[in-house]
Amino acid sequence: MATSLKEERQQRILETVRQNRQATIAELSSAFEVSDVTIRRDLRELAAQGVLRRAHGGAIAAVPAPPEPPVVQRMTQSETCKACIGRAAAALVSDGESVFIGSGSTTTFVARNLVDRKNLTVVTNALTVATALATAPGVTVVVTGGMMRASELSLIGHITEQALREVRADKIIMGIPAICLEDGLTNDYLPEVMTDRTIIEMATELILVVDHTKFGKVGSAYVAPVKRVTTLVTDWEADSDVLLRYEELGIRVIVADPEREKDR
Amino acid sequence: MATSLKEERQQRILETVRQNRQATIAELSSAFEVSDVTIRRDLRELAAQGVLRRAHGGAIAAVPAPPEPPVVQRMTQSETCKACIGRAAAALVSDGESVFIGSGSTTTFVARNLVDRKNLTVVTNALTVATALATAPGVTVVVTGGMMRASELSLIGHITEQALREVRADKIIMGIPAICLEDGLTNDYLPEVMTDRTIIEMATELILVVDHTKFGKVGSAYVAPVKRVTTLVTDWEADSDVLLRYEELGIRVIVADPEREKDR
DNA sequence: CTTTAATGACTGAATATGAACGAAACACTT
DNA sequence: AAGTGTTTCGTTCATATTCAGTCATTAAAG
Repeated sequence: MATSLKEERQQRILETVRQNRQATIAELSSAFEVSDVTIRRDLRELAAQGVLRRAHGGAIAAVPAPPEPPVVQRMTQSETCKACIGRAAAALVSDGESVFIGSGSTTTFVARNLVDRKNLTVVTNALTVATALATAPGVTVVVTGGMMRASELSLIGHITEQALREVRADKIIMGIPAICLEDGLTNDYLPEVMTDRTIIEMATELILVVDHTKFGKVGSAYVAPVKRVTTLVTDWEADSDVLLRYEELGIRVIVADPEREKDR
Repeated sequence: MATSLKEERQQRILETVRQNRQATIAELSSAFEVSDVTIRRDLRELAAQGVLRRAHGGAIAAVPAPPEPPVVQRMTQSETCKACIGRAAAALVSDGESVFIGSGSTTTFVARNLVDRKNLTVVTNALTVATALATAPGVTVVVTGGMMRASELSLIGHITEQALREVRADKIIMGIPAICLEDGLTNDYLPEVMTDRTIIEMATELILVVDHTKFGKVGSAYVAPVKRVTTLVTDWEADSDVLLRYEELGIRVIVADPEREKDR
C-alpha cells in the first residue's frame, strides 16, 4: 500500500497518539512515509477537532481519557486473533436460539458478529456485550444484574447468580483467563468464580473462546474440569499438539484462521 | 472477463474497501481494468448509499456505525441544560451514601458528576450510568438485571424489579418523560411503568431531574402522584410560575443556572 | 432506427503534498 | 539573566494529483 489516503492516515495517527499517549513528528513522518510538513498539517487539523493536543515536536493525547477499563484496552490487542475467533464462534449460533455470552474481550467480538441475526436472545453479564448488541433489531438482550467489576465491565455476585436462575439458554459462550489439561478451567479473581460456576449450569453446551495465550496457565481458583467444555474455539497460533489432546477428550476444537476467511 | 457488469464491479469494490479499510482510485482502476473516471463514479454512488466514505484519492470503509440509541443522541441535545441539571443534582448526593440512578440522558449527566466521590454506592438500571461510573475508583456500581430497552439502554421487566428488592438506597434520582400538576408523573412506554413504580419504592427521598420540556406533558400510563416527589431539579428555562406551584406542594425545587455556576 | 445506459476522454477547478524560509520556541552555556 | 545554536513552527509558493462536469463513443435494449 504505497499510497495512503489523508483521512486514513489521520485516523492512524490518532490511534498511535492515543496508544502511546504521545508521538513526535519525526516518528510519525517516518512511520507513514510522508514529510514532516504533512504530519504537522495533520496534527493541526486533528487538534482543531479537539481529539488531540498539540505540543512542540509532536502531539499528546487530548483528554486524559477516562482510564479505559482493561477489557476495552485488551480489545485492541491482538485484534485480528480475537475478531477471527469471534466470527468462528458466532457461526456456531443459529437464529432463534437463546445464548448466554460471558464477559471478556473475545466474547465481545462474538457479540459484534451477532448483530445481524434474527430472533436471537442473548443473555449476558457483560456491559460490553450488552452495548454491542443494544441496537441490533433482531436480538433481544437480557442483562443479569450484579455488582460491577470495573476492569471487565462485567456483573458478578449473588444478584447475578439469582438472575441467572431466572433465564434459560441453549448455549453458553464464555472466556476463561486460564485453561490447562491437568487443572481444568481456573480464574484468578475469586468473587467471579461462583458466578462462573452458576453460568456453567445454565446449559449443557459450553463453548469456550480462548486465544492461544490462555493455554497451560493455571489460576488460583478452580472453576470447572476441562471435560465440561463442549466446544473450544481458539486461534491458529495455538499449539496443535495441545489442541489434539483436547480433541482426544471428546471436545470439539475449532481453529479460527484468518486466511481461510477469504474463501467466503 | 473483459467487461464486468457495473453492479458486480461495485460490489467487489465495496469488498476490497472493507477488507483493507481503504482503497485508492489508482489501485481500483487497475484492479478492475476500467478508467479512473468509472471508479470515481462507482465510489460516488456507493458513498451515496452510505456503505462507504469518500476521501480524496479513494475511499475508506464506512464505520458500520451502529445507529446510536436515542438516549445517546439526546445527550447532545440541549447539552448545557442537562449538564447543569446534572451538576446540581449530583450536589445533593453525599459521600458514603447509596443512591439509585434511573435511566435517561439527564440522569447520565448526574452520574458523570459523581466520578470523584468516595465510598459511594450507585444502583442503576441504566447502562449509560453504569458505563459512566465504571472506572470511578470510589464508587461501587450495582446494576439491576433485566430486559434491555434499546432506545434508552435501560433494563426493565420482572428481573429488574426482583433485583431492586434485593438492594437498598438512601435516595432515588430519576427522570420522567412527562410531569404535570394535575396528572402527576406519567410515561408513554407501558412496560417501563411497573419498573418505575418498583424503583420509587426503594427509598423515600425521590429526586426528579427534569428539563423544562417535560412540564405540562401527560403520558399514557400513570406512574406516581406529584406529591411523591421530594426534590425537583430543573433548568432555568422552566416557567417559574409553574415551579412555584410545585413548591406550594411542599416539593423542594432547585433551578440549575449556568450563570451561577461561575461562582464556584 | 431510436433510445438509453455505461464508459472513457477532456478541461478548469480544487486538493494534497513537499520544499523553502523567516520567526518562534527550546536547550544549552556563560 | 543573557546569549547562542538548534530544533520546530507557520506561511507561502510550486507541483502533482484528484475532482466534477461536459461531451463523445460504444453497445445493448426497445
